[in-house]
Amino acid sequence: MADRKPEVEVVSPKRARTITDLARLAGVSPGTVSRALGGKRELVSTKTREKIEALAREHGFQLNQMASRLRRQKTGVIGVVIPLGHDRHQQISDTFFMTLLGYLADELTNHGYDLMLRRVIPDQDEDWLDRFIGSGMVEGVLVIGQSDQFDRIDEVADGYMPMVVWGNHKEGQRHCVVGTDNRLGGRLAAERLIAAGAKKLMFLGSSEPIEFAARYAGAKAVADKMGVSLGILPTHLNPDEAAGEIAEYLSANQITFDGVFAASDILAVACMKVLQERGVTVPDQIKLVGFDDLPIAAQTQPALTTVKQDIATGAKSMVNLLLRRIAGEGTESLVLPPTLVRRQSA
Amino acid sequence: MADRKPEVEVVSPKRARTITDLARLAGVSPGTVSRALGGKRELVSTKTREKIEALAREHGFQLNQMASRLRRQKTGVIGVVIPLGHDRHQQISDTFFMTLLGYLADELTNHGYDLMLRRVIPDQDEDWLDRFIGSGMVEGVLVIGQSDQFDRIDEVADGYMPMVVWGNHKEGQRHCVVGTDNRLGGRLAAERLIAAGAKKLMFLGSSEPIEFAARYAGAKAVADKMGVSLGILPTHLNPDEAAGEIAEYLSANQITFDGVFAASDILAVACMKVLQERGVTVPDQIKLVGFDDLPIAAQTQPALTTVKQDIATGAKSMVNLLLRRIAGEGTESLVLPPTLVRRQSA
DNA sequence: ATGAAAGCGCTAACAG
DNA sequence: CTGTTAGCGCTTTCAT
Repeated sequence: MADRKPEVEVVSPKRARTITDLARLAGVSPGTVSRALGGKRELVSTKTREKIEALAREHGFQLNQMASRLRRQKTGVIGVVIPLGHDRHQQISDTFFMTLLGYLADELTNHGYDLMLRRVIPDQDEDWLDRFIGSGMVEGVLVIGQSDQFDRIDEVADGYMPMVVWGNHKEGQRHCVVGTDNRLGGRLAAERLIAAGAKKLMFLGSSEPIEFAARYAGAKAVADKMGVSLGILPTHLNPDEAAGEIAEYLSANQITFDGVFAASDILAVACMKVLQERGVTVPDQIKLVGFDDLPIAAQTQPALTTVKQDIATGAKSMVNLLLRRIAGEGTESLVLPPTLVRRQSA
Repeated sequence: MADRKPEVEVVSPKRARTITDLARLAGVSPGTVSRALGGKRELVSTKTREKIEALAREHGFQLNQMASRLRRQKTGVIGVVIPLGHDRHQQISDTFFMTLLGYLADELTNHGYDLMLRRVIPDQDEDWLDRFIGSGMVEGVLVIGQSDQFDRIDEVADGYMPMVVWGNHKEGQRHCVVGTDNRLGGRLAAERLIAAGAKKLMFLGSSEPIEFAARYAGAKAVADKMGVSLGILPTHLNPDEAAGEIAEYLSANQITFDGVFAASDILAVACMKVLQERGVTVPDQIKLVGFDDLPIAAQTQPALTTVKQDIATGAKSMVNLLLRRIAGEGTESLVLPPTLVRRQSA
């Protein structure tokens, strides 16, 4: 590919495909080539090694990873799986998960691992997790989001160590999870709303995913303690549907609340828009708090007060724990504290 | 894993690891097991096949894909690579690319392929593409975004068929690309701004990435023809930095423009916020058009008029073309027409 | 420091 | 229909 001959390009500089090709060219044995190019370069004389390296470059040789990995019983690949439980189309562009994925990719790369991504629809495939694990293609698995598969994941965890899950921690669970303290996050949100003067709160979103349920529960605890009400306005998780549902609700009901805790920033943004369209001002008439602290939170007008999840730290921790588990170490789950980012909407 | 014995869990139902283990249990040869479980199930008597399948389930057996794939010389894996050229931190959460990635994952899954994701920083790794291709791990490669690597990609394409790139099409290029007609998109944006009454336009963003340069060029052509000016307000591509840069510009200069064409929706949203903070109204004082039509575009207040890229179709096309190229077919590039989505900001 | 040989776990002829 | 055999391309003892 590098240098090409002028005319007769028919037989290009023979591209050495296998280590044996290269061995023949160098006049050594395949074993020597393997040693020269692979891990143990010290076991080869500098002279031969340099000759082999030059030849390899010249002939565009590269190790066949498939073969190498089979032989060494290490794939160098971590599987990342996104289960699409409820709202199949939500996660297609779920910004939070995608951002987490980006950080995971960086972190795995830094540790010399490749990332194999798989999106599965559990209802259509009972054994989604086992299949991935048993494929022999991955040394470990990272699960992004428990979706509605908490029990399935827990079962699998009994027989499979090298797995770390992003999600919510539940007392007594058996899988190693990294995630935000959603309950605490819910508390922070409700406290902020109340401190900002709200008396009647509304939780926006679904409380079916376990993370969201915990956020609601945290808010509920505060509301109860403070003698404030907390209703639920159920919506889908993608902004378009949610906006429609919110608008519909507002048309059908009197506005009886003055503080909204949205289960995610995405929902908060949709809510803010619908309110503004109806001339309801934020934060004057209604206080609004989101969850996640995605980049968009800072870009709304007014800027969104929200509960921040530290995605970068989360990703680092997941990879760190996974590598330790691959090495055989048992590890505890990790619950990260969320923080309230106070902007203008509450 | 499925059913567990009550007490003595020490020796669990011997997990058959290899096809040979299973053959021994079934009293047949490894070859028969391979046939029963693999492609040609027809070549095995129903009775033996069912016995083998039952045994496989019972002992939690799964084919070692690494071995199978090595033997068959098919990896069943498509590599997806995101080159991080200029703005290393832009793409970390570039919503457009991540959404495209989501659709690609779906589409590849539908065709039975796994997806291996790799993010590379070309400046740090000259041979990023060759390395991925030559690894023997992937049957084909999808590149998301040309970044500043147009020439590198073009070179590689000469010697490697199964590659499809998302990006901008340039006359005479040699790699197969799928992308939006960015020039046309730029035209649509400028035409809309002018039709909405704008007389002095400003292009917001970087014109360094080739896609953005084309968007600018398209807008410029219209502006020139209509006798309207078109300036450039250079910014980074992530909203936080961009917002700062826009604010800075507005503080240092008189506002001499009445129409803004933002190179992406992300930038448009940031711009809208900065303008609103200064009491400049959109679209009354300044018309604003974005690019991409991300979900957020419908959620701003006022909703964003923007040039839509059809991501779903783009992803489908990329996979379709790639599969044909893997099959040895030569394929042309595909340029998709963008459409103007008219909302309220212009 | 290097070569020879034995597989990693599976599949695909080729026989029967 | 099933067993046998010969590798896929590489790594790793074990000799020398």
